[in-house]
Order: sequence, then structure tokens, then C-alpha cells
Amino acid sequence: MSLKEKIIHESLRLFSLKGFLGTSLQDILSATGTSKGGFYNHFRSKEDLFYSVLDEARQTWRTKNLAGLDAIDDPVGKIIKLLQNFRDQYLVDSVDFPGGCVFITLSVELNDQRPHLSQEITKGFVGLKNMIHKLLDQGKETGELNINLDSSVATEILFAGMLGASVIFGVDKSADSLEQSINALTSYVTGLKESV
Amino acid sequence: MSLKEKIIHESLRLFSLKGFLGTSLQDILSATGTSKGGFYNHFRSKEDLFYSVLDEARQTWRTKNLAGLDAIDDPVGKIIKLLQNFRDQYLVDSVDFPGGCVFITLSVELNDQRPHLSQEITKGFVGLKNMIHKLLDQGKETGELNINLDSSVATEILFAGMLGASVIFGVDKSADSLEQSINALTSYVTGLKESV
DNA sequence: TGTATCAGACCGACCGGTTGGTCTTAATCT
DNA sequence: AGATTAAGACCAACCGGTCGGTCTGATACA
Repeated sequence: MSLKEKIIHESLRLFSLKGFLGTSLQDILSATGTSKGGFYNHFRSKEDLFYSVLDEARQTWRTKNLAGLDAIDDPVGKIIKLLQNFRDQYLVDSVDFPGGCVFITLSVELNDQRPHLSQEITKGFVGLKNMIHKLLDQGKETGELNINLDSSVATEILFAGMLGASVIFGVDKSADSLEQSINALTSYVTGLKESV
Repeated sequence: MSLKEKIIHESLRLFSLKGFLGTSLQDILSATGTSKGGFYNHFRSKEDLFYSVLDEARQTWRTKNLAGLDAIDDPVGKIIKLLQNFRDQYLVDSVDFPGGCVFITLSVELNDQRPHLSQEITKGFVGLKNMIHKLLDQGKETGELNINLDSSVATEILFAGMLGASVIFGVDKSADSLEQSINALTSYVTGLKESV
């Protein structure tokens, strides 16, 4: 792993713990064992690093949360698999994000302080929400879900529920409470299925 | 309003926008039009201020979210009223918290940086969750809800949903999207009622 | 009533330390 | 040799906090 990759990787971990503004350059240099010169040889500024870190974070998110989804045919099954991945691969296995979901940490921190950075994160949120909505609509088409189901309502509950679960997990870091939160969402989804 | 009260009030607004660590003493002094001397005459330290601000935040939360709840008899009605208050009085009417729910902002920011401060906020989260759980159980007792309802699951969905809605609102500050989030939760609750 | 006294509210220069960022220098590559 | 990489001294700005000092309004005394 090159120094640049190492800086990005360690910064991602630090950002998830302390946020972007809360992480000092010195924190990053110490974590990677380099110096100012080594850093500014690869990045124009701290904000420049932010975008690189965000790229890696997005890639990690996809890898962990979408794993095995294409092997599943039914849309509702995909949602349930997504929730399981979110719990087991993404949040609990917190090697990459020891402080919990880095997108929430950064988004909450930067909203009113660095709106242009926060905006980048919001894009990912919109993507997740659209994905859930689309899967629910597909479930209605295949007959897996009741055609009269208000998929917008279900989307809101699942999306807000995932964000809420992330916040709670970030706070208490308890795998048990995370399991409760996610299980509640999966049983909500299966409840939708049974009421066909 | 005394200088002390003014400092607390303005700090609450600033904390909701920029967090505790993200708000500098100078920010607070400028917002209140005072000086270092004026500040340290009333507070021993910035952390000392934190506790005072948290007290006011809690009081404001209760006033806005619990308004009119005691006038309602049925537990489920109380939950729906709570959700409406949460949307209309607490989040949208953001005079006191222009940056969105201050508890989430502070909790996310301080979890890994000032655990002893973050812990204070967590208490409030636990209280809200317990309140929802208790109301749901009461709803089962009164027959308003199905006796076989898993109130723990419903609690998780409502609690995580409220936190998630706060995060989303903090990000986009859109009253419309907030209404969608909260409406989804209320229709979830009414759905529970109808399946008796 | 007029004056001396004093507590506390408030001001702002100043402190040591840290911030993100620059730049010179030296080592290590091809 | 020439280019790439990294080290760390250095900078101005800012951080939370301290401290000597001023101003004001209430009290005590005559």
C-alpha cells in the first residue's frame, strides 16, 4: 500500500471517529507515520483529501452492503439482504469505520460548516433511498408485495430507520442494540410481504 | 434576559449548527456581544457551559414535544401527537435549534471525542425510547393495539425513525421531506391500530 | 443628604499551545 | 544527472483560558 493509499485509509478511520474538522493533520500524520511533506506531496489541501476519502468510503460502502445482492432474484429478498449486510458487514465489522457510519458523522458535522462538502455526502443518501424505493416498486410488480402498498411510506420508514440505527450504533457501539434495530426493520419488511 | 441566560441561549443555537467543539468561544462572544471576561464571570469553562446549554435544550425539547399530550387519553393518540409535535413544534419551528436537533449534532460529534459529555445526551435518548415503549404497551392494555403486537419492534421502528428523520432534516432542512418522514411514521402507527 | 467603600459585572490584552499550509533541504529513486 | 518523495522548520491565524484593570450600583457611614 502506497503512502497515499495509507493516508486515505487511516484518514477514513479517523474521520469516522472524530469527523473531518475534528481530525487534525497531526492526527493523520501520526496515524500514518509520515510528515507534512509526505502529506502535501500527495494532496493539495485537507479538503482535497476529503474527496479521496469520500471515494474510498463510498467504495467500501458498496462492497460491504451490496455483497451478494445480485445473486438474489426477488426484490424484497434484496432489501432484507441489504439490511443484513448493513448490520453484519458494514456496521458491526467496523475495521474501516471504527466510529460508526462515516457518512452520518461527516454529514452531521459539515452540514452547516462546509455545505459544499456535506452536499457530496447527501448524494449517497439520495442514492440509497432511491434504491430502496425502486426495489419496493419492483416487489409490487412481481406480486411479492401488495399492489396497494404505499411504497413511499415504506421507503421513508426503511431509510429513516437505517439512518437512525446508524446513529444509535454510533452512540452505544452495541452489536446487540444494532441487531434489535435492524431486526425490527427486517420484520417490518416481512410484514409487508405477508399482507399480500 | 441576563447575560448568562443570553450566553446559554445563543450557545444552544450555535451548538445545533456547529456542534460543541466546532463552536469557538469567539463565536459565542460575538453572538452575545460580550467578552472573555463577561463569559468567565458566569462559567468556569466551556464544558461548564455545555451542561447549562444541555439543561436548556432538554427543557425546550420537553416543552415543544410534550405539549398537549396530557390532554389526550389514549396512548396511541399520544404517540401520534408526539410525532406531530416533533415535526411542527420541535424541528420545523427551528428558532431555538436552527441547525436541527441539537442532541443528534452533539451526540454524533462528541461520542468519540468527549465521551463523558456524550453520555449525558444518551440519557435523553433512552428516556424517549422508554416513553414510546411504555405508550405502546399501554395501548395494548387498553385494547387499542393488538395484544400480540411486538411492542419492542414497533418501538425500534419509531425511535430509529425519529432519529433518522432528524438526521435527514438536519441535512436538507426541507419541511416537505420532514413531513414525508414523519407522516410515514404516523401512518405506521395508525396501521398498527387498524390491524386489531 | 452627601460621601466613602466595595462587590461583582464586564472588558480585552495576553498566555501557551495547536491549527492548516508553505518551503527549504536532503535522501532515494530511475 | 534529473525527478520524485519525504522530512521538518517555519508561518500566521486561531484555540481555550487567565488576569489586571475599569466601571457601576448598592450599602454604610456621617
